[in-house]
Order: sequence, then C-alpha cells, then structure tokens
Amino acid sequence: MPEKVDIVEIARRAGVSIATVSRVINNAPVVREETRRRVLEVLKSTNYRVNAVAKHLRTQRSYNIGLIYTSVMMDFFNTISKGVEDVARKNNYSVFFCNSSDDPVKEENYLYVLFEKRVDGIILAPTGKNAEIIQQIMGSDIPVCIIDRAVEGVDTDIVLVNNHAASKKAVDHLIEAGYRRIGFISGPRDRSNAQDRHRGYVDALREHGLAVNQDIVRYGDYTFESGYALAEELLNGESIDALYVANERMGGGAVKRIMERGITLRKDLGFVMWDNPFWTGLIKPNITVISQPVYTIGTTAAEMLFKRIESRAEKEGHLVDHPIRVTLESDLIVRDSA
Amino acid sequence: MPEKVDIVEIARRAGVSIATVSRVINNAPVVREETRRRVLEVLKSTNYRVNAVAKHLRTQRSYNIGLIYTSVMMDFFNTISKGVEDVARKNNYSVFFCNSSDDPVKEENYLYVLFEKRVDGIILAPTGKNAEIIQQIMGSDIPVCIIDRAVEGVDTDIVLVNNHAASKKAVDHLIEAGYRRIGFISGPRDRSNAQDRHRGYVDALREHGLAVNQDIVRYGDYTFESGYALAEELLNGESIDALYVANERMGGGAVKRIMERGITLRKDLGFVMWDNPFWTGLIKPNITVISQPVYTIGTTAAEMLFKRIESRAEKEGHLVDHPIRVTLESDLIVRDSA
DNA sequence: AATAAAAATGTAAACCTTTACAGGATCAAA
DNA sequence: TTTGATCCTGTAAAGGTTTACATTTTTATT
Repeated sequence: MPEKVDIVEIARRAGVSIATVSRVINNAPVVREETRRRVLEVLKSTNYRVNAVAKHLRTQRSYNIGLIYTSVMMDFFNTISKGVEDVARKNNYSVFFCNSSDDPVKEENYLYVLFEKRVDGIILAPTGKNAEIIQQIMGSDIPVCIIDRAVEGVDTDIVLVNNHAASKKAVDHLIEAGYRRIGFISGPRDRSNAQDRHRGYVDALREHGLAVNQDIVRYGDYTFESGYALAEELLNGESIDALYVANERMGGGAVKRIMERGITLRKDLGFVMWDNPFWTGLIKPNITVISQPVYTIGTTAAEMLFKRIESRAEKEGHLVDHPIRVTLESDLIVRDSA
Repeated sequence: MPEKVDIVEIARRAGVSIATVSRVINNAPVVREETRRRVLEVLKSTNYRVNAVAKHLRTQRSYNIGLIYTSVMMDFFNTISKGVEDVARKNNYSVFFCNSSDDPVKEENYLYVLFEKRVDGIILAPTGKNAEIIQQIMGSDIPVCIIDRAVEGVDTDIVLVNNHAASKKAVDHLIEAGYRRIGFISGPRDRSNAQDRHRGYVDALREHGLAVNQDIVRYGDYTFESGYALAEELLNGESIDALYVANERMGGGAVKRIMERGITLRKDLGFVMWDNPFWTGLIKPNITVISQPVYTIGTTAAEMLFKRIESRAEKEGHLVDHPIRVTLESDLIVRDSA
C-alpha cells in the first residue's frame, strides 16, 4: 500500500523522462506548458515528495545546520535556539539540536556527527576545548559561528555580549546605591565570559577606590546547586551587604537560600544577578538584573551563518573575508532588589 | 587545502578496492589483519569521515528523527526535548527540532520537510489539525509517536498524562481545604488535554455537591498574557475564593496580577496551577502545583519510537502490532498556596 | 517545402556509499 | 601436482536525484 513513488515512476506515468520531471519539480522555465501540466497532475495524484537525501547528495547542499549548545543554562539557550530556528525556517533550513552538556567529549562527538551529516553550517556555544576539530571542520568549507564565549585558537564569526562593560555597570550600580562589601558568585575560572564578568567586578571596585577582597568571591559552575551552596558560604562568612551573581541558575539558588534565611533583599542585602528569567519579575522584591539580548544572539548568529553559506554557494571569493565579531549590549534593569 | 577525501581516495592510497575500505570502516570481520591495518592507517592520516548522506541514501536509514512541538509552553517542551535527545543520543541518532508554534500550517510544513528528509521517525506534539498528513507519513512506513494530546483520526503510539484524574485531585484538594468558589482558567476549548482537565474540574465540584458556575471559568490560550488578563477578569467579577490554572504560563500571568493587587495567596485566595516551573518554589508562599513527569514524557516517547524503528529495520511483522498508549501520572505537590 | 534557429526533451554521468556476487589466493589433503 | 575448501578481495549495481550535453521537435523564415 505505501507505494514508493520516485522520480522515475512519475516519469513513467506522465510519459516523459526523469529529467523533465526534475525540471518541473524545480520549476525550470524551459518546459512546455502542456507537459508541465501533465507532470504536475501526476505529482499531485501520487503525493510525490522529493527525496531530500538524494538531492543533497547530488547538489552538495543539505539545507541542514547544527546547533551545539550546553544545557547547563537551559532558559538562556532555549531562547537562543528559538532565534536560530526562526531564521533557519525563513531560509528553508532545518536544524539539528545538539546538547553538549558542557562536556568536551560530547561536543567533539557532535562536531563529528554534524560533519558526517554534511550540514551546511554550525552554530556553536563552545566548551572551549576542541579548537583543532573546529578548525578542521572549517577547513572542509563548513562555516562555523561561535556564540556566547570565545575559544582560543579559533578565528571565526562570533557573537558575544559585552560581559565586561555590563558587569562593571552592575557593580557600579551597587556601589552607587551605597553597598560596600559586595560578595560575588562568579562563573567557572576557565570560561572566557566568566572571566570578563569577573574583570568587570574588579574594575568597578577599583574605580571607586574599594579593595577587592578574595574572601567574598566564589567560583560556581553555573548550576542552581552551586548558587545555593555558595550563597550559604558567603552569608556565613564575613558579613557582606550585597550579593552579585553571574548567572540565572546560580541566582536562583542564591535567592532560594536567602529567602530561607529570612533575609530581606535590598534592606538587608543588595542583590543583582545576570539574566532575566521570568521569576525575577515575580518575587518580592523584584530583582535587579542584567538582561542579555538572548533571542537576538540566536538570530544574529544564524544570520551571519547563512550569509557565509550563501557566499560559499555562490563560490565568490569565499574564505577571503575576515571573521566578523559582533558584540551585543546587555542592559542593567534596575528593579527593587538594589 | 581542504582536500576532500572520499572512500575511493582512501582505497587508492591504501592500494585496495573501495569495497575493502568500506568493510574496514564498518568493521566487517572478513578482512585480513594486515590489510585492515594498512587501511586504518590511511583513514587516520587523512582524517576521513564517512559521508552520512551517501550512506543514508544507500542504506535507507538516516539516523535522524524529528521532534515537532509547540513553543507556547516553552519550559514544558524544552524538558521533553531534553528527554528525547538523551535517548536519541544513546541510539546514535540526531534530532531535528521543529517549532510549530501551535500553528497547523507550520506543522504541516514541518511534517512534509521531515518526510522529505526521510527521517526514521517522528515525535509529534500535535496541533490536532493534520490527521491526513500524519497518516500519509505513517503509510510510508515512518513511525510517528504522539505526545501530550490526542489527534482525532490518528491511531498510533501515544504518551499522555492523566489529565482528568490529576485535575480532579487538585480541585478535590482545594475543596477539602475549604475553598468553595473556585475560579478556573482553562486551556483552549478544542484541545484534548484542556478538555480533560476541564472535566476533572467539573467532576470534582459535582462529586462534592458543588454547582459549577460558568461565570468563574475562563478559556485562555496557554500564554502569560491570557493568564494575566483572565485573572484580572476573575478577580473583578463575582468574588472567588480560589483560583485554579491549567498551565504554567497562564499561572505566571495570574500570579503576577494577583501580586500586583496585593492579594495574599492562601489567606485571601487559594491557588493551584499545572506544571512545576522553578519559580513556584521560590515565591512566597510556595505554590501548590500539579507536576507532570515532563522529562519522562520525552524519554518514553523516544523509546517507543526507537522500538518501532528497530522492529521496522528487522522487517519482522512491522505494522501488525497495535499502537501503544502510555499514560503517565502527574502528581499534586502540596505547598503553601492552598 | 526546405532550412535555420529556437525550444523542448532525453540520455547518461555524477554525487558517495554499501553489498551481492564473482574471482583470485592460499592452504591442506590426496 | 591437482583439487577442493577456505579466506580475502574486487567489480559493478543500486540508492534517487540534478544537470551537461546531445538529440528531437517546433517554430519562424524564405
């Protein structure tokens, strides 16, 4: 019953050659109106759908891209992927979603899989560890666009966020609001974006003539649990009068612990965190945050990628252009917690 | 520089035929140790990676599946897709993520795209409108597994949640806690899961001898905005002493409005909502929710799908088995809002 | 009606694999 | 030394398209 129809079956039924069928499918202009009609009829009646795999093999274009991200920061990447998918769809592309869980081995694995599937391009939120493979892939003419954080040794299109400036702004704000002993829950030491945010923290303090005290900074791993645990540590240690947290998950953990201890935000403890998850506008007091243009990161990366793909398709001086680095602005949204 | 190596190039360099190369790649046991070594060496040195597209065309197996979902309920589906991806990865599969935005046209579109790309299977959170196409796809021997809500006219594997029972349980709980005028923000009228939850609400009231009052039920579209607006309506109308909301987004909107109006949950207004997003455990009071086994929905669906794919691959009596319907349990998590 | 030009169609190769089948070595036994 | 049997390896077809090029048909021109 599931009669497989391919292009030769269509040709047979319409009494033409497969070349002609292919031409009407891709509506090449040369074919006679009468013939076109006949073929179209058969196509309709058989519910024919092109085999994209064969087409891909022949044309060397898959209309697929890959997106590798790390699920540690779910909300963040979910919004990014929405952005990516929206512009992919506009370009008639499908996207493979690959969750590296921030694990370099998984990342490597996915990079190879995507290469084997001969995607037309890759958007990558890198762990930072697979420079050679990335280069190798770019070497076989598959464009790669990196997001969120740089990877040493790879020079390609990248979209980042002004981590340093926004971070400094946030801490400036805390200081100007009168807080002096500002605890900091930072991201992992080896992450470029975490480093930038850390520098922002330090520079703000310095600029206001405040000492930076390593006893009140902690390094988490961007998870809820680490936020919870490190907030506890900080709250137990030398008294801090404000807390600044480098991402949403850790922010959630910290807030949880703070509330459990009956601490009132702003009054007892100034509070600012990165990212702008839904709940920060829901709890009392509403939380002051640094909001990243998440959706835009996704669309921007995708658009850059498709530009590369197109220019490659047109075979015009591809590879000659310099990589483009886009830095998007993150905003401090001042609410009630500081 | 990006020297393309294919199987014939490998064969040439190793001084063997392409068949032999293919054999060592897929480690067929027949090839002599000495030959295998020689070929492996060349493979290593050239960084050869199989062209999965050609392979797919030849073997008729893509190692790709598609997941179509609706982004209206982001957190919900993001967790599901995590589940799907995790088991896909275990089976060496990649997954196309397709966001239908709950739009039947987009859904149709994606169904066709996935079919054209000849995925080995599809997991679908349906809009409910494309029965014929789904059947057509199943007719061409591509297994489809449906999640979250049924679609009329399609009989295939499906994983659902006990919407009716869990809904009833939640309303039972409100009644037993002493609330009598329980407002309800329902999902869309034409959605099977929304209907089931609605029936649960009605049945709970009936069973306790309470009248169901249409004036205090509203039908939203699962978005934050509709939750916000409908909560406002309900709060302005005849006084309700509790509110029951059918999903997380609308729940968020409702809570937002409730807090803005300075209403205290539990004391002034009992509150229960579906889903268990992060923030419900963060705000004061913690919110009583019905938690769906979201991750498990994803893994279950994927496992069912792969079972179908495998049995199809083995060509043994496929299609004969009856569709399987799995119903997962949702739990009422009693916290402080009711 | 013949011819040239233009338009439409067809043939076959190519994209890169896997695999059925055939063929060539090697080895043991007679 | 021949004969099978066993083990490896190679040849070629197939999977479903697109497309360069060749060929046929149509149209225009005289």
